[in-house]
Amino acid sequence: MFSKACEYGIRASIYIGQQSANGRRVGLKDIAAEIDSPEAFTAKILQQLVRAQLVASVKGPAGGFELTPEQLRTVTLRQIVVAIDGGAMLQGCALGLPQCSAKQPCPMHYQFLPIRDQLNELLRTHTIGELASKVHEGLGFLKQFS
Amino acid sequence: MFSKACEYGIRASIYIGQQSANGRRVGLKDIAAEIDSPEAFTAKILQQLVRAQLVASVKGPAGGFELTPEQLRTVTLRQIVVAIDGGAMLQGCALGLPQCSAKQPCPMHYQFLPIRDQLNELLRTHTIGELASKVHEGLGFLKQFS
DNA sequence: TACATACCGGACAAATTTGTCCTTTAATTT
DNA sequence: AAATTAAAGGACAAATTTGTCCGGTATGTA
Repeated sequence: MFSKACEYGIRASIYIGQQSANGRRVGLKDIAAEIDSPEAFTAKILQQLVRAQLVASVKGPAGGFELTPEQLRTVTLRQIVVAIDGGAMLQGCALGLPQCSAKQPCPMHYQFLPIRDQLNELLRTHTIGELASKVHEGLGFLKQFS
Repeated sequence: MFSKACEYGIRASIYIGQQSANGRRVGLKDIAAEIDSPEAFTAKILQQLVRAQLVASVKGPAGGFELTPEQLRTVTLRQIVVAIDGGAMLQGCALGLPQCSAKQPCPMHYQFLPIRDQLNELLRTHTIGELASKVHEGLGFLKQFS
């Protein structure tokens, strides 16, 4: 569905959000450990998100990553996905036709449309803050433990 | 959504199906031209589908690829997708958790479930033969032309 | 000011996906 | 049987994704 980078990006954002809701800023090492992702690679992805202003960062001692209250409230899953994977998978043709549309639809065009629409809606209507509180309440997990 | 290989595989299968419904066996060159895909790469993908017995092939002069009446009737989009991309994208967790389930769900687990179910159902309930006739009737296209 | 901390950025490396080329194998035709 | 046709298969190459490493830069502290 999403790229590895995107999966890490989403999980990281949610974890940062969860900690930010508690006033805690988190470092890269902590994040990678908590979401079970490769540290250096996660750093690259966070850089992208910071540049896209979906996540905030502070350098130096006691620095790290955080979500501002505004970001917690407004940043959606969709923005994270688009920042990392681009919009192709949320718009493109399932069969890869470059100009697939009602004008010249691929044979699955009208069948895939509602599913893609739902996916877009799903990503658009869920904020990082909302998902973070779900994790905080123990209703969702960002890594598995046995 | 799907890999390039899978997109080519689906388009190729549908084109072969459309021609087979008319009793025509088609060669690789013809297929690649009609679905606008790289010839040699398409060959590899068709080999996979032939091995998985989702497409039939005949060597030698007047040989080529075809779908048997049985294949036209029974092979589903889902079988093509699984043969090429594997089942991961049709089952795995959207956030990449290896053991995501109701036991320890990712924060999006229950939101993604219905969408994934619909996607599975969509792929499961559409046969290549059905899609081929759609193309045959001009209701769907496998490549774009202006 | 010096030092320690932690993100930033670029270069590099490994793995996977995408794509090509060429030889072999099977089938048909002459 | 020989030649021709077309898929099968293996090796290789390019591109992309995934992942690592390290010096630079900003920030806080002593």
